[in-house]
Amino acid sequence: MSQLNNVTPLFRDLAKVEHDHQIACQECALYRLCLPLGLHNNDLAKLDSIIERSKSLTRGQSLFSAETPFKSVFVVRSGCFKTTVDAVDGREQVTGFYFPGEFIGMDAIYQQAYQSSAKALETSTVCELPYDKLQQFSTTIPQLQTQMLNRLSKELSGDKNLMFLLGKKTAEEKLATFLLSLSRRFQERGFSARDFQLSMSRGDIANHLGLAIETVSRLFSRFQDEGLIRIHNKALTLLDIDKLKQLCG
Amino acid sequence: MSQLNNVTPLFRDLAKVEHDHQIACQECALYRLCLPLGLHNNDLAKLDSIIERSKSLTRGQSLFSAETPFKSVFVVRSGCFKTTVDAVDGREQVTGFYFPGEFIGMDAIYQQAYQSSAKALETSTVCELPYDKLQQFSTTIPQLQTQMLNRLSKELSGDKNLMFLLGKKTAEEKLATFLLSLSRRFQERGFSARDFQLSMSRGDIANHLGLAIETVSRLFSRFQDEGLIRIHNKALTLLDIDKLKQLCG
DNA sequence: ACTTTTTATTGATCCAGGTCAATGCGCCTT
DNA sequence: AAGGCGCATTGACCTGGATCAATAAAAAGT
Repeated sequence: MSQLNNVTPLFRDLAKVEHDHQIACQECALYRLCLPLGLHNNDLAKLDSIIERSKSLTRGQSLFSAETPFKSVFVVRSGCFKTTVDAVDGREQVTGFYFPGEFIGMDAIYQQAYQSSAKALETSTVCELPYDKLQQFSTTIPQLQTQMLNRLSKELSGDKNLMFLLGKKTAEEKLATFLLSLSRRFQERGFSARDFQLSMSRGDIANHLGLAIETVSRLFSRFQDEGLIRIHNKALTLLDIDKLKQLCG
Repeated sequence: MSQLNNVTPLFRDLAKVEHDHQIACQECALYRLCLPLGLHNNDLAKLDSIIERSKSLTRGQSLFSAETPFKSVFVVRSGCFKTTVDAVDGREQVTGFYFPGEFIGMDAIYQQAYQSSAKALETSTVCELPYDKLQQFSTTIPQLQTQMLNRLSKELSGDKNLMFLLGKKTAEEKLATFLLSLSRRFQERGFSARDFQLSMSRGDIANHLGLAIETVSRLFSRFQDEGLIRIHNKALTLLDIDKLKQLCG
Protein backbone atom coordinates (compact mmCIF):
# COMPACT_ATOMS: atom_id res chain seq x y z
CA MET A 1 0.00 0.00 0.00
CA SER A 2 2.84 2.32 0.74
CA GLN A 3 4.05 1.37 -2.69
CA LEU A 4 0.79 2.44 -4.30
CA ASN A 5 0.80 5.70 -2.44
CA ASN A 6 4.37 6.27 -3.49
CA VAL A 7 5.35 7.04 0.05
CA THR A 8 8.48 4.92 -0.13
CA PRO A 9 11.04 6.62 -2.33
CA LEU A 10 12.13 4.27 -5.04
CA PHE A 11 15.46 2.58 -4.46
CA ARG A 12 15.68 3.76 -0.90
CA ASP A 13 16.91 0.42 0.34
CA LEU A 14 19.27 0.07 -2.59
CA ALA A 15 21.17 3.20 -1.69
CA LYS A 16 20.66 3.07 2.04
CA VAL A 17 19.69 6.71 2.26
CA GLU A 18 19.33 6.68 5.98
CA HIS A 19 23.05 6.31 6.60
CA ASP A 20 24.43 7.44 3.31
CA HIS A 21 27.02 9.79 4.74
CA GLN A 22 28.65 6.74 6.26
CA ILE A 23 28.63 4.57 3.19
CA ALA A 24 31.80 4.43 1.13
CA CYS A 25 31.64 3.67 -2.56
CA GLN A 26 32.90 0.15 -1.87
CA GLU A 27 29.94 -0.62 0.32
CA CYS A 28 27.39 1.08 -1.89
CA ALA A 29 24.92 -1.16 -3.69
CA LEU A 30 25.16 1.15 -6.70
CA TYR A 31 28.84 0.40 -7.16
CA ARG A 32 28.53 -1.59 -10.37
CA LEU A 33 26.36 1.14 -11.97
CA CYS A 34 28.38 4.07 -10.75
CA LEU A 35 31.53 6.05 -11.43
CA PRO A 36 33.99 4.08 -9.26
CA LEU A 37 33.52 0.92 -11.33
CA GLY A 38 36.94 -0.54 -12.14
CA LEU A 39 38.89 1.61 -9.69
CA HIS A 40 41.54 0.03 -7.48
CA ASN A 41 41.15 0.08 -3.73
CA ASN A 42 43.29 3.07 -2.85
CA ASP A 43 42.10 5.05 -5.89
CA LEU A 44 38.60 4.37 -4.69
CA ALA A 45 39.55 5.74 -1.28
CA LYS A 46 40.80 8.92 -2.92
CA LEU A 47 37.59 9.33 -4.86
CA ASP A 48 35.64 8.63 -1.72
CA SER A 49 37.39 11.47 0.03
CA ILE A 50 36.16 14.13 -2.39
CA ILE A 51 32.56 12.99 -2.66
CA GLU A 52 30.14 15.03 -0.65
CA ARG A 53 27.35 12.71 0.31
CA SER A 54 23.89 12.83 1.83
CA LYS A 55 22.62 15.87 0.01
CA SER A 56 18.92 15.15 0.33
CA LEU A 57 16.00 16.71 -1.54
CA THR A 58 12.25 16.43 -1.23
CA ARG A 59 9.69 16.22 -4.03
CA GLY A 60 9.83 19.29 -6.25
CA GLN A 61 13.05 20.66 -4.80
CA SER A 62 15.61 22.01 -7.22
CA LEU A 63 19.11 20.49 -7.29
CA PHE A 64 20.37 23.30 -9.51
CA SER A 65 19.22 25.61 -12.28
CA ALA A 66 20.89 27.93 -14.78
CA GLU A 67 21.19 30.53 -12.00
CA THR A 68 23.17 28.23 -9.67
CA PRO A 69 26.95 28.77 -9.83
CA PHE A 70 28.56 25.67 -11.27
CA LYS A 71 30.59 23.65 -8.85
CA SER A 72 29.74 19.98 -9.15
CA VAL A 73 28.25 17.20 -11.15
CA PHE A 74 25.96 14.79 -9.31
CA VAL A 75 25.17 11.11 -9.17
CA VAL A 76 21.70 10.08 -8.13
CA ARG A 77 21.90 7.96 -5.02
CA SER A 78 18.22 7.35 -4.37
CA GLY A 79 14.95 8.62 -5.79
CA CYS A 80 14.49 10.22 -9.18
CA PHE A 81 15.20 13.54 -10.89
CA LYS A 82 14.09 15.30 -14.04
CA THR A 83 16.18 17.78 -15.99
CA THR A 84 14.77 20.56 -18.15
CA VAL A 85 15.98 23.10 -20.68
CA ASP A 86 14.14 26.32 -19.93
CA ALA A 87 13.30 29.13 -22.35
CA VAL A 88 12.77 32.74 -21.34
CA ASP A 89 9.10 32.61 -22.41
CA GLY A 90 8.40 29.90 -19.83
CA ARG A 91 8.39 26.94 -22.16
CA GLU A 92 10.52 24.05 -21.00
CA GLN A 93 11.62 20.70 -22.38
CA VAL A 94 12.12 17.78 -20.03
CA THR A 95 15.42 16.45 -21.34
CA GLY A 96 15.65 13.41 -19.13
CA PHE A 97 14.76 11.40 -16.04
CA TYR A 98 17.59 10.19 -13.85
CA PHE A 99 17.74 7.13 -11.64
CA PRO A 100 20.27 5.93 -9.05
CA GLY A 101 23.78 5.63 -10.46
CA GLU A 102 23.05 8.09 -13.29
CA PHE A 103 24.87 11.41 -13.71
CA ILE A 104 23.36 14.89 -13.75
CA GLY A 105 24.96 18.15 -14.77
CA MET A 106 27.61 17.05 -17.24
CA ASP A 107 26.38 19.49 -19.86
CA ALA A 108 27.65 22.25 -17.53
CA ILE A 109 31.32 21.29 -17.80
CA TYR A 110 32.08 23.09 -21.03
CA GLN A 111 30.72 26.49 -20.04
CA GLN A 112 31.38 25.93 -16.35
CA ALA A 113 27.76 26.93 -15.87
CA TYR A 114 24.61 24.82 -15.59
CA GLN A 115 22.78 24.78 -18.90
CA SER A 116 19.67 23.14 -17.53
CA SER A 117 17.66 22.66 -14.34
CA ALA A 118 17.33 19.54 -12.21
CA LYS A 119 14.41 18.82 -9.87
CA ALA A 120 13.70 15.91 -7.54
CA LEU A 121 10.53 14.01 -8.44
CA GLU A 122 10.32 12.43 -5.00
CA THR A 123 12.44 12.35 -1.84
CA SER A 124 15.88 11.79 -3.29
CA THR A 125 19.57 11.92 -2.48
CA VAL A 126 22.67 12.57 -4.55
CA CYS A 127 26.42 12.21 -4.28
CA GLU A 128 28.02 15.52 -5.15
CA LEU A 129 31.27 15.43 -7.12
CA PRO A 130 33.09 18.80 -7.03
CA TYR A 131 34.29 19.15 -10.56
CA ASP A 132 37.66 20.78 -9.88
CA LYS A 133 38.64 17.98 -7.53
CA LEU A 134 37.33 15.36 -9.91
CA GLN A 135 39.53 16.84 -12.60
CA GLN A 136 42.60 16.85 -10.35
CA PHE A 137 42.13 13.23 -9.47
CA SER A 138 41.49 12.00 -12.97
CA THR A 139 45.04 13.06 -13.88
CA THR A 140 46.44 10.51 -11.48
CA ILE A 141 43.68 7.93 -11.89
CA PRO A 142 43.34 7.06 -15.58
CA GLN A 143 40.37 4.76 -15.00
CA LEU A 144 38.46 7.63 -13.47
CA GLN A 145 39.06 9.70 -16.56
CA THR A 146 37.96 6.84 -18.78
CA GLN A 147 34.83 6.46 -16.72
CA MET A 148 34.01 10.15 -17.02
CA LEU A 149 34.41 10.05 -20.78
CA ASN A 150 32.28 6.92 -20.92
CA ARG A 151 29.54 8.57 -18.89
CA LEU A 152 29.48 11.62 -21.11
CA SER A 153 29.55 9.49 -24.23
CA LYS A 154 26.70 7.33 -22.96
CA GLU A 155 24.53 10.35 -22.27
CA LEU A 156 25.41 11.73 -25.69
CA SER A 157 24.33 8.58 -27.42
CA GLY A 158 21.11 8.51 -25.37
CA ASP A 159 20.38 12.07 -26.42
CA LYS A 160 20.86 11.23 -30.09
CA ASN A 161 18.28 8.50 -29.68
CA LEU A 162 15.95 10.99 -28.04
CA MET A 163 16.44 13.29 -31.01
CA PHE A 164 15.31 10.45 -33.24
CA LEU A 165 12.34 9.86 -30.97
CA LEU A 166 11.31 13.52 -30.95
CA GLY A 167 11.89 14.08 -34.64
CA LYS A 168 10.67 10.88 -36.24
CA LYS A 169 8.52 8.72 -33.99
CA THR A 170 4.74 8.72 -33.72
CA ALA A 171 3.01 9.28 -30.39
CA GLU A 172 2.46 5.55 -29.96
CA GLU A 173 6.10 4.74 -30.72
CA LYS A 174 7.26 7.46 -28.36
CA LEU A 175 5.31 6.15 -25.39
CA ALA A 176 6.21 2.51 -26.02
CA THR A 177 9.89 3.46 -26.28
CA PHE A 178 9.67 5.46 -23.08
CA LEU A 179 8.03 2.68 -21.08
CA LEU A 180 10.62 0.15 -22.22
CA SER A 181 13.44 2.53 -21.36
CA LEU A 182 12.09 2.80 -17.82
CA SER A 183 11.64 -0.97 -17.68
CA ARG A 184 15.24 -1.62 -18.71
CA ARG A 185 16.60 0.82 -16.18
CA PHE A 186 14.54 -0.65 -13.33
CA GLN A 187 15.80 -4.07 -14.29
CA GLU A 188 19.43 -2.88 -14.33
CA ARG A 189 18.87 -1.81 -10.75
CA GLY A 190 17.58 -5.17 -9.64
CA PHE A 191 13.88 -4.37 -9.79
CA SER A 192 11.11 -5.92 -11.83
CA ALA A 193 11.10 -5.04 -15.50
CA ARG A 194 7.33 -5.62 -15.51
CA ASP A 195 6.01 -3.85 -12.42
CA PHE A 196 7.05 -0.46 -11.26
CA GLN A 197 5.86 2.95 -10.13
CA LEU A 198 6.05 5.94 -12.43
CA SER A 199 7.80 8.62 -10.40
CA MET A 200 6.88 11.34 -12.88
CA SER A 201 3.53 12.93 -13.71
CA ARG A 202 1.69 12.53 -17.01
CA GLY A 203 2.66 16.11 -17.69
CA ASP A 204 6.37 15.37 -17.31
CA ILE A 205 6.09 12.32 -19.57
CA ALA A 206 4.16 14.26 -22.21
CA ASN A 207 6.60 17.13 -22.10
CA HIS A 208 9.59 14.82 -22.39
CA LEU A 209 8.12 13.02 -25.41
CA GLY A 210 6.98 16.18 -27.16
CA LEU A 211 3.28 15.34 -26.74
CA ALA A 212 0.23 16.81 -25.02
CA ILE A 213 -0.87 15.42 -21.65
CA GLU A 214 -4.15 14.34 -23.19
CA THR A 215 -2.37 12.29 -25.85
CA VAL A 216 -0.33 10.45 -23.22
CA SER A 217 -3.44 9.81 -21.16
CA ARG A 218 -5.35 8.48 -24.18
CA LEU A 219 -2.44 6.24 -25.15
CA PHE A 220 -2.22 4.79 -21.63
CA SER A 221 -5.93 4.02 -21.84
CA ARG A 222 -5.59 2.48 -25.30
CA PHE A 223 -2.52 0.40 -24.35
CA GLN A 224 -4.52 -0.86 -21.39
CA ASP A 225 -7.59 -1.68 -23.53
CA GLU A 226 -5.32 -3.59 -25.91
CA GLY A 227 -3.87 -5.62 -23.02
CA LEU A 228 -0.36 -4.24 -23.39
CA ILE A 229 -0.17 -2.67 -19.94
CA ARG A 230 -2.12 -2.28 -16.77
CA ILE A 231 -1.99 1.17 -15.25
CA HIS A 232 -3.61 2.53 -12.13
CA ASN A 233 -2.50 5.98 -11.15
CA LYS A 234 1.28 5.64 -11.01
CA ALA A 235 1.43 1.86 -10.70
CA LEU A 236 2.37 0.31 -14.02
CA THR A 237 2.55 -3.31 -15.20
CA LEU A 238 3.89 -4.20 -18.62
CA LEU A 239 1.75 -7.14 -19.72
CA ASP A 240 3.15 -7.67 -23.23
CA ILE A 241 6.74 -6.49 -23.49
CA ASP A 242 7.29 -8.14 -26.88
CA LYS A 243 4.35 -6.28 -28.39
CA LEU A 244 5.60 -3.03 -26.88
CA LYS A 245 9.00 -3.65 -28.45
CA GLN A 246 7.32 -4.02 -31.83
CA LEU A 247 5.54 -0.70 -31.32
CA CYS A 248 8.85 1.12 -30.80
CA GLY A 249 9.63 1.18 -34.53
CA MET B 1 30.62 32.15 -59.59
CA SER B 2 32.45 29.15 -58.28
CA GLN B 3 30.99 30.14 -54.94
CA LEU B 4 27.44 30.05 -56.28
CA ASN B 5 27.98 26.68 -57.89
CA ASN B 6 29.43 25.42 -54.64
CA VAL B 7 32.43 24.07 -56.49
CA THR B 8 34.86 25.37 -53.92
CA PRO B 9 34.59 23.36 -50.73
CA LEU B 10 33.84 25.62 -47.84
CA PHE B 11 36.81 26.45 -45.64
CA ARG B 12 39.28 24.92 -48.04
CA ASP B 13 41.71 27.78 -47.68
CA LEU B 14 41.21 27.84 -43.95
CA ALA B 15 42.39 24.30 -43.50
CA LYS B 16 44.78 24.18 -46.41
CA VAL B 17 43.48 20.87 -47.63
CA GLU B 18 45.95 20.58 -50.44
CA HIS B 19 48.90 19.96 -48.16
CA ASP B 20 47.18 18.91 -45.02
CA HIS B 21 49.34 15.89 -44.35
CA GLN B 22 52.20 18.32 -43.89
CA ILE B 23 50.46 20.76 -41.61
CA ALA B 24 51.10 20.38 -37.90
CA CYS B 25 48.48 21.53 -35.41
CA GLN B 26 50.61 24.57 -34.62
CA GLU B 27 50.43 25.79 -38.19
CA CYS B 28 46.77 24.94 -38.68
CA ALA B 29 44.37 27.83 -39.01
CA LEU B 30 41.83 25.84 -37.01
CA TYR B 31 44.05 25.76 -33.96
CA ARG B 32 41.98 28.08 -31.81
CA LEU B 33 38.78 26.09 -32.55
CA CYS B 34 40.34 22.68 -32.20
CA LEU B 35 41.43 20.10 -29.69
CA PRO B 36 45.06 21.23 -29.17
CA LEU B 37 43.97 24.60 -27.78
CA GLY B 38 45.95 25.32 -24.63
CA LEU B 39 48.49 22.57 -25.11
CA HIS B 40 52.17 23.28 -24.55
CA ASN B 41 54.63 22.93 -27.36
CA ASN B 42 55.96 19.48 -26.71
CA ASP B 43 52.57 18.13 -25.70
CA LEU B 44 51.32 19.47 -28.99
CA ALA B 45 54.09 17.60 -30.77
CA LYS B 46 53.02 14.38 -29.05
CA LEU B 47 49.42 14.90 -30.10
CA ASP B 48 50.58 15.71 -33.60
CA SER B 49 52.36 12.39 -33.80
CA ILE B 50 49.22 10.33 -33.29
CA ILE B 51 46.92 12.27 -35.61
CA GLU B 52 46.32 10.64 -38.94
CA ARG B 53 45.71 13.44 -41.39
CA SER B 54 44.54 13.93 -44.94
CA LYS B 55 41.70 11.48 -44.92
CA SER B 56 39.69 12.99 -47.73
CA LEU B 57 36.08 12.33 -48.72
CA THR B 58 33.90 13.43 -51.59
CA ARG B 59 30.26 14.46 -51.50
CA GLY B 60 28.05 11.68 -50.21
CA GLN B 61 30.90 9.48 -49.00
CA SER B 62 30.52 7.84 -45.62
CA LEU B 63 33.08 8.52 -42.90
CA PHE B 64 31.66 5.73 -40.76
CA SER B 65 28.39 4.04 -39.94
CA ALA B 66 27.13 1.67 -37.24
CA GLU B 67 28.76 -1.19 -39.17
CA THR B 68 32.25 0.35 -39.12
CA PRO B 69 34.47 -1.03 -36.34
CA PHE B 70 35.20 1.75 -33.88
CA LYS B 71 38.73 3.00 -33.88
CA SER B 72 38.79 6.80 -33.92
CA VAL B 73 36.99 10.02 -33.34
CA PHE B 74 37.36 12.69 -36.02
CA VAL B 75 37.80 16.43 -36.31
CA VAL B 76 36.51 18.11 -39.45
CA ARG B 77 39.37 19.83 -41.20
CA SER B 78 37.57 21.19 -44.24
CA GLY B 79 34.12 20.84 -45.76
CA CYS B 80 31.01 19.71 -43.92
CA PHE B 81 29.48 16.51 -42.57
CA LYS B 82 26.09 15.35 -41.40
CA THR B 83 25.49 12.67 -38.81
CA THR B 84 22.38 10.51 -38.63
CA VAL B 85 20.77 8.03 -36.28
CA ASP B 86 19.38 5.25 -38.43
CA ALA B 87 16.44 2.96 -37.68
CA VAL B 88 16.00 -0.52 -39.09
CA ASP B 89 12.89 0.54 -41.01
CA GLY B 90 14.90 3.08 -43.01
CA ARG B 91 13.88 6.19 -41.13
CA GLU B 92 16.76 8.38 -40.10
CA GLN B 93 17.23 11.51 -38.04
CA VAL B 94 19.92 14.00 -39.00
CA THR B 95 21.41 14.66 -35.57
CA GLY B 96 23.84 17.36 -36.61
CA PHE B 97 25.96 19.18 -39.16
CA TYR B 98 29.67 19.49 -38.50
CA PHE B 99 32.07 22.22 -39.59
CA PRO B 100 35.86 22.55 -39.41
CA GLY B 101 37.18 22.17 -35.88
CA GLU B 102 34.11 20.24 -34.72
CA PHE B 103 34.25 16.65 -33.46
CA ILE B 104 32.46 13.63 -34.87
CA GLY B 105 32.01 10.20 -33.35
CA MET B 106 32.20 10.92 -29.63
CA ASP B 107 28.95 9.07 -28.97
CA ALA B 108 30.85 5.89 -29.92
CA ILE B 109 33.25 6.01 -26.99
CA TYR B 110 30.99 4.41 -24.41
CA GLN B 111 30.06 1.32 -26.40
CA GLN B 112 33.30 1.36 -28.39
CA ALA B 113 31.05 1.17 -31.45
CA TYR B 114 29.69 3.89 -33.70
CA GLN B 115 26.11 4.68 -32.76
CA SER B 116 25.43 6.85 -35.79
CA SER B 117 26.54 7.45 -39.36
CA ALA B 118 28.58 10.34 -40.74
CA LYS B 119 28.52 11.46 -44.37
CA ALA B 120 30.40 14.22 -46.19
CA LEU B 121 28.11 16.87 -47.68
CA GLU B 122 30.83 18.11 -50.00
CA THR B 123 34.50 17.40 -50.64
CA SER B 124 35.84 17.31 -47.09
CA THR B 125 38.81 16.26 -45.01
CA VAL B 126 39.18 15.12 -41.42
CA CYS B 127 41.90 14.59 -38.86
CA GLU B 128 41.58 11.11 -37.44
CA LEU B 129 42.28 10.65 -33.73
CA PRO B 130 42.78 6.97 -32.84
CA TYR B 131 40.93 6.69 -29.57
CA ASP B 132 43.25 4.29 -27.78
CA LYS B 133 46.23 6.55 -28.38
CA LEU B 134 44.24 9.60 -27.43
CA GLN B 135 43.39 7.92 -24.16
CA GLN B 136 47.02 7.01 -23.49
CA PHE B 137 48.18 10.54 -24.05
CA SER B 138 45.51 12.22 -22.00
CA THR B 139 46.91 10.44 -18.93
CA THR B 140 50.13 12.38 -19.29
CA ILE B 141 48.60 15.55 -20.75
CA PRO B 142 45.91 16.82 -18.39
CA GLN B 143 44.92 19.66 -20.71
CA LEU B 144 44.13 17.17 -23.43
CA GLN B 145 41.83 15.34 -21.09
CA THR B 146 40.13 18.56 -20.07
CA GLN B 147 39.67 19.46 -23.70
CA MET B 148 38.08 16.10 -24.48
CA LEU B 149 35.64 16.47 -21.59
CA ASN B 150 34.86 20.01 -22.73
CA ARG B 151 34.16 18.84 -26.26
CA LEU B 152 31.83 16.12 -25.08
CA SER B 153 30.11 18.49 -22.71
CA LYS B 154 29.65 21.10 -25.42
CA GLU B 155 28.06 18.60 -27.75
CA LEU B 156 25.85 17.40 -24.91
CA SER B 157 24.59 20.87 -24.20
CA GLY B 158 24.00 21.48 -27.91
CA ASP B 159 21.97 18.29 -28.09
CA LYS B 160 19.80 19.36 -25.15
CA ASN B 161 19.03 22.55 -27.03
CA LEU B 162 18.14 20.50 -30.08
CA MET B 163 15.79 18.46 -27.93
CA PHE B 164 14.08 21.69 -26.94
CA LEU B 165 13.91 22.71 -30.58
CA LEU B 166 12.44 19.39 -31.70
CA GLY B 167 10.02 19.09 -28.82
CA LYS B 168 8.80 22.61 -28.30
CA LYS B 169 9.50 24.97 -31.19
CA THR B 170 7.22 25.79 -34.12
CA ALA B 171 8.40 25.30 -37.71
CA GLU B 172 9.18 29.02 -38.01
CA GLU B 173 11.19 29.05 -34.78
CA LYS B 174 13.04 25.92 -35.82
CA LEU B 175 14.21 27.33 -39.11
CA ALA B 176 15.17 30.73 -37.68
CA THR B 177 17.16 29.01 -34.93
CA PHE B 178 18.89 26.80 -37.45
CA LEU B 179 19.89 29.68 -39.73
CA LEU B 180 21.32 31.64 -36.83
CA SER B 181 23.25 28.62 -35.59
CA LEU B 182 24.88 28.32 -39.02
CA SER B 183 25.54 32.06 -39.06
CA ARG B 184 27.26 31.97 -35.70
CA ARG B 185 29.44 29.05 -36.70
CA PHE B 186 30.50 30.66 -39.98
CA GLN B 187 31.41 33.78 -38.05
CA GLU B 188 33.45 31.80 -35.52
CA ARG B 189 35.45 30.53 -38.49
CA GLY B 190 36.16 33.98 -39.84
CA PHE B 191 33.45 34.06 -42.51
CA SER B 192 30.55 36.37 -42.97
CA ALA B 193 27.66 35.91 -40.54
CA ARG B 194 25.32 37.30 -43.21
CA ASP B 195 26.31 35.59 -46.45
CA PHE B 196 27.07 31.95 -46.83
CA GLN B 197 26.35 28.81 -48.80
CA LEU B 198 24.14 26.09 -47.39
CA SER B 199 26.15 22.91 -47.75
CA MET B 200 23.15 20.71 -47.01
CA SER B 201 19.99 20.01 -49.03
CA ARG B 202 16.50 21.15 -48.08
CA GLY B 203 15.82 17.52 -47.26
CA ASP B 204 18.67 17.37 -44.76
CA ILE B 205 17.54 20.61 -43.13
CA ALA B 206 13.94 19.43 -42.93
CA ASN B 207 14.96 16.07 -41.52
CA HIS B 208 17.22 17.67 -38.92
CA LEU B 209 14.48 20.04 -37.75
CA GLY B 210 11.75 17.41 -37.68
CA LEU B 211 9.84 19.01 -40.57
CA ALA B 212 8.78 18.09 -44.10
CA ILE B 213 10.83 19.36 -47.04
CA GLU B 214 7.81 21.31 -48.29
CA THR B 215 7.51 23.15 -44.98
CA VAL B 216 11.15 24.21 -45.13
CA SER B 217 10.77 25.33 -48.72
CA ARG B 218 7.64 27.34 -47.92
CA LEU B 219 9.33 28.96 -44.94
CA PHE B 220 12.36 29.96 -47.02
CA SER B 221 9.96 31.57 -49.50
CA ARG B 222 8.03 33.32 -46.74
CA PHE B 223 11.16 34.55 -44.96
CA GLN B 224 12.28 35.92 -48.32
CA ASP B 225 8.92 37.60 -48.99
CA GLU B 226 9.10 39.20 -45.55
CA GLY B 227 12.58 40.55 -46.26
CA LEU B 228 14.30 38.48 -43.58
CA ILE B 229 16.57 36.57 -45.94
CA ARG B 230 17.51 36.31 -49.56
CA ILE B 231 17.93 32.78 -50.83
CA HIS B 232 18.84 31.51 -54.27
CA ASN B 233 19.50 27.80 -54.45
CA LYS B 234 22.13 27.31 -51.77
CA ALA B 235 23.31 30.90 -51.51
CA LEU B 236 21.86 32.54 -48.42
CA THR B 237 21.92 36.11 -47.13
CA LEU B 238 20.50 37.01 -43.75
CA LEU B 239 18.99 40.45 -44.25
CA ASP B 240 17.47 40.98 -40.80
CA ILE B 241 19.35 39.07 -38.15
CA ASP B 242 17.61 40.88 -35.26
CA LYS B 243 14.19 39.89 -36.54
CA LEU B 244 15.39 36.32 -37.00
CA LYS B 245 16.58 36.30 -33.41
CA GLN B 246 13.14 37.37 -32.28
CA LEU B 247 11.61 34.51 -34.23
CA CYS B 248 13.72 31.93 -32.37
CA GLY B 249 11.50 32.07 -29.27
C1' DA C 1 24.15 20.19 -76.09
C1' DC C 2 20.89 17.09 -74.80
C1' DT C 3 18.82 13.67 -71.69
C1' DT C 4 18.10 11.93 -67.20
C1' DT C 5 17.99 12.36 -62.46
C1' DT C 6 17.71 14.82 -58.46
C1' DT C 7 16.19 18.60 -55.84
C1' DA C 8 13.18 22.50 -54.95
C1' DT C 9 8.89 25.09 -55.25
C1' DT C 10 4.02 25.77 -54.93
C1' DG C 11 -0.85 24.55 -54.49
C1' DA C 12 -4.61 21.50 -52.72
C1' DT C 13 -6.06 18.44 -49.34
C1' DC C 14 -5.77 15.69 -45.14
C1' DC C 15 -4.91 14.03 -40.51
C1' DA C 16 -2.24 13.12 -36.11
C1' DG C 17 -2.13 15.11 -32.42
C1' DG C 18 -3.06 19.64 -30.16
C1' DT C 19 -6.46 22.58 -27.80
C1' DC C 20 -10.59 23.48 -25.31
C1' DA C 21 -13.98 21.97 -22.12
C1' DA C 22 -16.29 19.03 -18.83
C1' DT C 23 -15.94 15.60 -15.45
C1' DG C 24 -13.81 12.39 -12.36
C1' DC C 25 -10.77 10.83 -8.90
C1' DG C 26 -7.13 10.69 -5.46
C1' DC C 27 -5.21 12.99 -1.78
C1' DC C 28 -4.53 16.49 1.51
C1' DT C 29 -6.40 19.52 5.14
C1' DT C 30 -9.20 20.56 8.95
C1' DA D 1 -16.20 13.12 6.23
C1' DA D 2 -16.56 17.15 3.75
C1' DG D 3 -14.52 20.44 1.10
C1' DG D 4 -10.87 21.92 -1.91
C1' DC D 5 -7.09 21.31 -4.98
C1' DG D 6 -4.26 19.36 -8.42
C1' DC D 7 -3.80 15.76 -11.53
C1' DA D 8 -5.86 12.52 -14.87
C1' DT D 9 -9.33 11.06 -18.09
C1' DT D 10 -12.48 11.51 -21.85
C1' DG D 11 -15.02 13.76 -25.55
C1' DA D 12 -15.61 17.34 -29.24
C1' DC D 13 -13.41 20.12 -32.25
C1' DC D 14 -9.53 22.46 -34.59
C1' DT D 15 -5.10 23.36 -36.80
C1' DG D 16 -0.09 23.27 -38.01
C1' DG D 17 2.30 20.99 -40.64
C1' DA D 18 2.26 16.46 -43.31
C1' DT D 19 1.11 14.30 -47.51
C1' DC D 20 -0.12 14.15 -52.28
C1' DA D 21 0.42 16.03 -56.79
C1' DA D 22 2.11 18.83 -60.41
C1' DT D 23 5.75 21.57 -62.24
C1' DA D 24 10.07 23.72 -62.52
C1' DA D 25 14.75 24.16 -62.30
C1' DA D 26 19.43 22.51 -61.06
C1' DA D 27 22.93 19.21 -61.39
C1' DA D 28 24.85 15.11 -63.22
C1' DG D 29 25.67 12.07 -66.74
C1' DT D 30 26.49 10.98 -71.88
